[in-house]
Amino acid sequence: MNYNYKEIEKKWQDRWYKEKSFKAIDFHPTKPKYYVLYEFYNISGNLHMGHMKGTIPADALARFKRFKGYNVLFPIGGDAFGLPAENAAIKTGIDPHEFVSNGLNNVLEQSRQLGLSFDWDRTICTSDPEYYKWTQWIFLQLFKHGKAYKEKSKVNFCPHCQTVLSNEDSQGGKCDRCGNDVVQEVRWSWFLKMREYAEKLLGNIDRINMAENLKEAQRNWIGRSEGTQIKFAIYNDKEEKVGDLEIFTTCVETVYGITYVALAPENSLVDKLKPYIKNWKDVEDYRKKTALRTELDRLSDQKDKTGARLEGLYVVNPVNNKKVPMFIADFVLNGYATGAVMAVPSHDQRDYEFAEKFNIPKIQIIEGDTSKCAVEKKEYLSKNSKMINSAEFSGMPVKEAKKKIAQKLIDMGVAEIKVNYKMTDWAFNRQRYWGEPFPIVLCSHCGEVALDEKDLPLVLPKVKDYMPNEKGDSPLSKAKDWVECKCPKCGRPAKRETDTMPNWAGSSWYWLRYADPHNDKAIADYEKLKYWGSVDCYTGGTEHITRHVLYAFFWQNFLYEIGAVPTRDPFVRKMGSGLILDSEGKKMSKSSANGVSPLEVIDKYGTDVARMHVHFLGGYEDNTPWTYDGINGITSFIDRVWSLQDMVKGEGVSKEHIYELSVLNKKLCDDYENLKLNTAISALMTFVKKIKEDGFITKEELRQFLIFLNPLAPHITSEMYERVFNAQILDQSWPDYDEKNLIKSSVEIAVQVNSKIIAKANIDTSLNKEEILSQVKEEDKVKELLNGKTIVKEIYVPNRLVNLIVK
RNA sequence: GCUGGUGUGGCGGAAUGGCAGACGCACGGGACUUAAAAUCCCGAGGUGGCAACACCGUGUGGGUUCGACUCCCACCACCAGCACCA
Repeated sequence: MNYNYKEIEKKWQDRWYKEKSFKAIDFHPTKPKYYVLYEFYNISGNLHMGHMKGTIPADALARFKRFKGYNVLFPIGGDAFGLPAENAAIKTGIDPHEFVSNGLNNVLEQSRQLGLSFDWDRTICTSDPEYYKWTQWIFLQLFKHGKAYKEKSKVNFCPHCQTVLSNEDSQGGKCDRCGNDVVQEVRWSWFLKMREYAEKLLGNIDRINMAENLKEAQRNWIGRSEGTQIKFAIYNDKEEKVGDLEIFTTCVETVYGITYVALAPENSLVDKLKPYIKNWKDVEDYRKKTALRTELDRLSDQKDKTGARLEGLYVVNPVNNKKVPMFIADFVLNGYATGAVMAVPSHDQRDYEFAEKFNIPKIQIIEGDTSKCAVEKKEYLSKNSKMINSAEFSGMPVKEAKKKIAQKLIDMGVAEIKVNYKMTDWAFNRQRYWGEPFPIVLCSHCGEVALDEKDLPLVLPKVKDYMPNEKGDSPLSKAKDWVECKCPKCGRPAKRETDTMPNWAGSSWYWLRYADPHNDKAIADYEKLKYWGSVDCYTGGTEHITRHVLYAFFWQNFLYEIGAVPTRDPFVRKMGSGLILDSEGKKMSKSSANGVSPLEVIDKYGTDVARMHVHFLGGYEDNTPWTYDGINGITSFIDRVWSLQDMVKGEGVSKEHIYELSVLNKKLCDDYENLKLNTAISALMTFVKKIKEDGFITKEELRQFLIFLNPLAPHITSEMYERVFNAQILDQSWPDYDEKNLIKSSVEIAVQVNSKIIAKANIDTSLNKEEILSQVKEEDKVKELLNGKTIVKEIYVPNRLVNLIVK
């Protein structure tokens, strides 16, 4: 009888859905909880191979844990705000609400076809008012606790999308969404005080179980650096002190080599010093020129340094009272530290290049050859070179001088130890329609006023025109009836904030909502949050992982601190799935010509085969090229499994198979836990091979085998279980195995003399070392080699090998 | 440039410091068949040899060890992230 996958897979998918087979139970009286999360779907169209790669291991883990007696929460939802819906609206006029509702139904239906064991009753969608009510609520809490503020400042702005972008959204000076150049614009913008959380986020990173490269990317993003902040007095040309310049440095050892200081062109100190600057016209010209350059421009010509001298001003180096000229230069970033640098051309290549261009002298203060380029930190620290030209520190090893010079400056009262971060506050508003409206009213009398919590959700009004206006204001500004309102504080006429929140907002807390998705009193019931706790295993792609996880950490920390959630760590473990690559080794996407849809594979081969094939190609976190090659091997494996029904002989576990069955059990426990589906599949194949060789399988062996295979191939195993045992496989629990059955009664070991294999020996595993050694020494080949020699060492590795070292 | 990761047959890929190449694909041979497909069995890292067997083999070069794909040092290549961060 052939296996009809089309009919049988449909039968089980429908039954699981109808019977709510994978419902997670709040406060289960006996079972411990286990929370498996797959990154919710970005609603844009159909599921693709990446989803197949990401969801199946999570599903297998969820199914495995249920057999192991856990109360498993495995939910899914839609990340619906953002560009796909908004672009479709602009392009085709389709209402984003409709786009999202169709799209979500579509991907949920496709998820069923993948056999995913989600709890469908917990499905959420970020663009539903019942959901974004709570996104708005979280924003209100941030606002009330002083963690959200509106400020006029220079932000990344994409002229094409007409919207503000966070630093994270505009890496490399390109808009993350449309790829066009991003410019710097001064605008009123909302910020969240994420920088304040830098140390806490670093703590989250240390605690989470996640691949090292992903952790490093996050630490790098936060960009913590420790150093010394030094205060330099500023003087005008009449030798009058006119201010102070604070400069952060990680190379305090080089202070004796300072020959100029440079400020970011935008640094507000420059405006304050305007009266003393003799060449204001030049300075102003330079500032205008740099303001026009895009971020990308500024970054692209790192070799060509530009700047302007602030004539009439200088600072005094506190260690030697030397006068040091001041410049502005666009290589100095206004957003980092104090927006100013102390330049030591002899020991920093960037300072060296600027000095060459502007004919500034160089003072070498650490040994080395500085004739052609700077001797930088990496080099002089690794050699622990000696100081020169540095007053009382000359001759001292640089590592020692570093500490002493810092101390001297601190003792002088002009410096302090300081920590800086690259990460900035989170620019949190966008000029887009399809996002969460801010629950904020702008009142000319009271300023920014929060809506009352009872007035949430503030529902996004329906509009016809999805484009920003010519001033770059959000599309919502055109919805006059909605914008005009009364100030909740003073009752005067006021206007709503018309910007919306970024796409990241809804995804920065969604795992919490699954604990209690229909609650209209709180983001989720506190006791339920306590019960479900942190996500035990969180899977998903790696594309936006750095940002997403950092935002998640940030909000969870904040919610924890205001008492809304019981834990500081959202996730115990995060796995980033590798990519499915096309035949050219590029990421497979819908747009790539040879993108293969999972539904196509399912249609041709069946869901169970598709699930196994994708994961037999490689490990979860590895990129794997897609190919149909090899899928026949999986199909024939599934056919062989089906044919096991006709080979049943006997009841309990046979002595012929007890060892193989126990080894398989143990291997699968490890592999499912670690999402190593490729080796799990090979272990299952090896077992079937053995059964085929022996020509029989007992009833109990088949029963256990079906449970073992179920997490990977849920359909065929459910069907066979019902046929052979007249019971439901989902009601079963994972079989136990006895450790003692993991050892065979006899085993072949390698026999080595002087670490070279010279023979194989069958040994009885109950024998001890001495007995085995004497048995081995009786082998002809061994005797021959031992003849006339002395054994100096005997090594025995149980069940593996014997190694005799002779002289 | 910096940081992290990865380098194993024709291919995808396995190996708690202990018999490298499991499992699978593709390949070769055989059985069944009028024939083919399907299925089943056997073979297979490389070089030499009819063979037993010998030698060489996990990016390169060193080291530690009785023993190294695995640990250490240096280098090379590829992938990813960051990149004028003071």
